[in-house]
Amino acid sequence: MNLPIQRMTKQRTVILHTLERLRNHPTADELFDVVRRELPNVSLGTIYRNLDVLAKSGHVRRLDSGMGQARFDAEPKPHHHVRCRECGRLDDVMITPGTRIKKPSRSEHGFEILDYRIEFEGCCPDCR
Amino acid sequence: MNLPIQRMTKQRTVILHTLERLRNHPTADELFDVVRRELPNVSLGTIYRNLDVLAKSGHVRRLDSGMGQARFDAEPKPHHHVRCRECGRLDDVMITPGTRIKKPSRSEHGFEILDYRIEFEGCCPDCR
DNA sequence: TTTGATGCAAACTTTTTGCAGCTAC
DNA sequence: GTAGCTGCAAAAAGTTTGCATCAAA
Repeated sequence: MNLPIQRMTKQRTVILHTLERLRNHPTADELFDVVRRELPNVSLGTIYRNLDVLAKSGHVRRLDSGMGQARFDAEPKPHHHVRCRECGRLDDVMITPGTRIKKPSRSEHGFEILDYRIEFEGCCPDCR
Repeated sequence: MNLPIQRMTKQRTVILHTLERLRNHPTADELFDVVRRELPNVSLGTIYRNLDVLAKSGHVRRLDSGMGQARFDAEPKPHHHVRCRECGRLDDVMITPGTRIKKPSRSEHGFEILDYRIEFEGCCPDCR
C-alpha cells in the first residue's frame, strides 16, 4: 500500500494536499474548483488523471457515491461511511470498538479477501 | 419496503424477472441485451426508467460498481458483496452468523441509520 | 377513459483520450 | 535528455429526457 509516485509535479502535490484537507469527499469537479483557486490553469483532465494515479498508488480512495459521480477520500485512518438516502451526502464513521466482522472464507466464493468496509445508509440531519 | 408498483407492464415484468434470474449483478446495458432477447423492441431508456422505478419501490437495489456503470441486484435475502480489485467483478456474500456490527449512535454524526452493508474487497479467482 | 409507460432519438453529464509542448528527475 | 505530465479540446461512455403514441387498470 502507498506505492511511490513516479513524479511529484506541482499539480499532483496540490491535488493531494487539497484532498487531504477537504473532509467532505469531493467529486472530481468539486475538487477541480478548489484546486483551481491555487492553480488557475489546471485542467479537469489533470484532476481525473491524478486521482487515478493516486488511487492506484493507494494515496486516495475512490468512493462512488451511488448517485452519479465518483467521490474521493484521502483520510488515512481506517474508517467507514454513512450515506444519506435522500441527498447522497457521504460522511465518515470512525471504526467503533464493538464491531466484529467474520471474514468469509475463501472457499465460499473463491475471492482472496484483502479488506472490507461498511457502508451505513440513512437519513442526514438536513433531510430529516 | 417493496411499495406497490403502479402499472405492471410487459416490459416491467420481464425486466424484473430477468434481473431476479440473473445472479451476476448486471449493468443496465447487460440487462438490456438479455431482456431484448425476449422483447426485441425494448429500448435502453425503458430499462433505465424501470430500474429506477424498481429501485425506488425496493424491488431492486442499485449497487454502483465503483468502476463506471451502476450494477443492479434483485436478490431478496439480506447479503453483502465482494468486489474484485482488478476486474470489478461483484459477487454475493451471504450473511455469516459471526458478524456483529455496532451501529454508530446518531449523536456521533447526526444521521438516522436505517441499514448497513459490508463490501469485502479482494481478488477474484480469475485474476489471481 | 385516463394516466402512466413505451420507443425513439436527442441531449446531458461524467470521464477518458490524443496530441503537442513542458518539466521533474 | 527523456519519460512522464500538462492543458486543451474532442470524443467516449453512461444516463436522462421530450415527445408522440400506446396500453394497463
